[in-house]
Amino acid sequence: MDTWTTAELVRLTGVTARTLRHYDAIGLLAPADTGGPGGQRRYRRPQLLRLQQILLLKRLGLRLDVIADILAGGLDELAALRRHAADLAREQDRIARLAATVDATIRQLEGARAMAPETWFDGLDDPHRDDARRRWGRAVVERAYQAMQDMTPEQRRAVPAEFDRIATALAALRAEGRDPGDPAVQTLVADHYALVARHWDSEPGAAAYRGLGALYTDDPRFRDQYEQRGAGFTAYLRAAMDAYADTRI
Amino acid sequence: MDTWTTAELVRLTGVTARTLRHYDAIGLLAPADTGGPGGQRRYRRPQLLRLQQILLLKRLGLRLDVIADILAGGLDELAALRRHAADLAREQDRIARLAATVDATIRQLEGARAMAPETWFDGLDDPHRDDARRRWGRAVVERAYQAMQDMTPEQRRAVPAEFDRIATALAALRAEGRDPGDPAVQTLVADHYALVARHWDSEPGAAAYRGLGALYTDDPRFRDQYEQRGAGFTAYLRAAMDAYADTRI
DNA sequence: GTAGCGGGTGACGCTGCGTCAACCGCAAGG
DNA sequence: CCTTGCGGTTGACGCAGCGTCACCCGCTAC
Repeated sequence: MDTWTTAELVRLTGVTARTLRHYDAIGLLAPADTGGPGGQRRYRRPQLLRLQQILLLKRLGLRLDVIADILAGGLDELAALRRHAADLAREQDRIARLAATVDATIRQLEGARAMAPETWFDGLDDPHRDDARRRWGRAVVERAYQAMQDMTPEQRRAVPAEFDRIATALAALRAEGRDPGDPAVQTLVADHYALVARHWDSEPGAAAYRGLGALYTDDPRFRDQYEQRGAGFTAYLRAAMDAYADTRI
Repeated sequence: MDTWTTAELVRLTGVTARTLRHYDAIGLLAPADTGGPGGQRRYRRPQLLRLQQILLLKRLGLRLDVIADILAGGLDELAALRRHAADLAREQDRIARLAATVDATIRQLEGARAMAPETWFDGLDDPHRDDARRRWGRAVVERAYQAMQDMTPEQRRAVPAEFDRIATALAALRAEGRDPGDPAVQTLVADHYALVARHWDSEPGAAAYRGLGALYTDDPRFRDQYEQRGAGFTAYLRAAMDAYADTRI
């Protein structure tokens, strides 16, 4: 006789008894009858065939409700599979981008770990100040450098940490392909602006903030630091700062 | 004052109020206090910073409990990210394999659909016959094509079904790792030979049958059809036909 | 009589919130 | 003074696909 109990189907197909009961509960696969001793489920050939189809489609990653629709004839199998393939492609893409971002973050953390706080401002010495002063004007440069020189050792440890946080977050957004003008980016730039403002002797205006962006790209001490977060990161940062200066200051 | 209410944090960070309440509920991010009017949550700078860290890690796809562990200092961020990257790689792999299986299934279904009798021989037009003729000799090609052109509509429906049965069985044997010269394989090839012979104007000789195998591999109309049964199936089929031609004809 | 097998039916748990539902505090307008 | 509306509060259910108890039943073998 081709009738099987739950346990026999388990042995035949490898699914668990719980799964079979679940399929019954959601109406995906009802047994032929439940007339066995103690209300046991009994499956027959049509149910076995249906189960095999279900397992086939499930192996492809289709959802149970979709499978039910297909088996009910309400959905074209080929069309459903094509849609599923498209979903998978999107998911693949999403994960690839995620993985790239994670990898970038890992590289940054490795870089940041090599980046001891006290080395952060070592480069800010006189020759560059002269050089910088010629390029963007005395006032901006003096204020920026002076503020940094005036920091206490505590600040020299705390401020880079905050810089680091902002830069790391920015690099992540950049890796995602966000525009420098993107709201999420601009929020971080706002943090940066606030951080800078706290250490300048007065609130920097738009021009001064833009000047700082220029300083970052032109001074190798800054630039080399930022470029560790990815080639072109400095330019990206500058663009974001310019956008902030344009729209928010 | 740098205290923010729920709505302000929503505007600042883009998360929903529900999410903030959820984070509070699971102990991931508690507000500084809930002393506002009506027990409103109030967040301060440390909470904002923590939230930004949370969002950063969440964008990387880390789970909330892992993020909590990292922020609590119980887990090294870099190590967690490395493990996460490995997870992502595995997931990527899994989805890639799934997508490949889905694509293969789609091709099979399309094949079955394209195997609708009337489309089976649509490609056999003159340009290809000329091309084929040059490659394997006039007589073989003319006979093969002529036989196909001469079929009645009934045959155009019945013959592909038999072709399909043979090809399916062959693919199964190939999947089992059987050699093209294996007796079981050769039995099926004999069926194929008989089927072909029934529709040629005379019994094809060994050379003609080998020529048909070459036709299968060289003509994309056939090849694409057969490759739907697995990459390399056409070559397998040809090898089996060659073996048959060598030993049985 | 009892132990054991092979089943049965609830019901909770997992993840990360979305989405009601029902209620509260406060300010402005009629 | 009452209403309206905003912005919040705390539950509680729902989502996918079962795994995993907990507890019960019927039949068979010893």
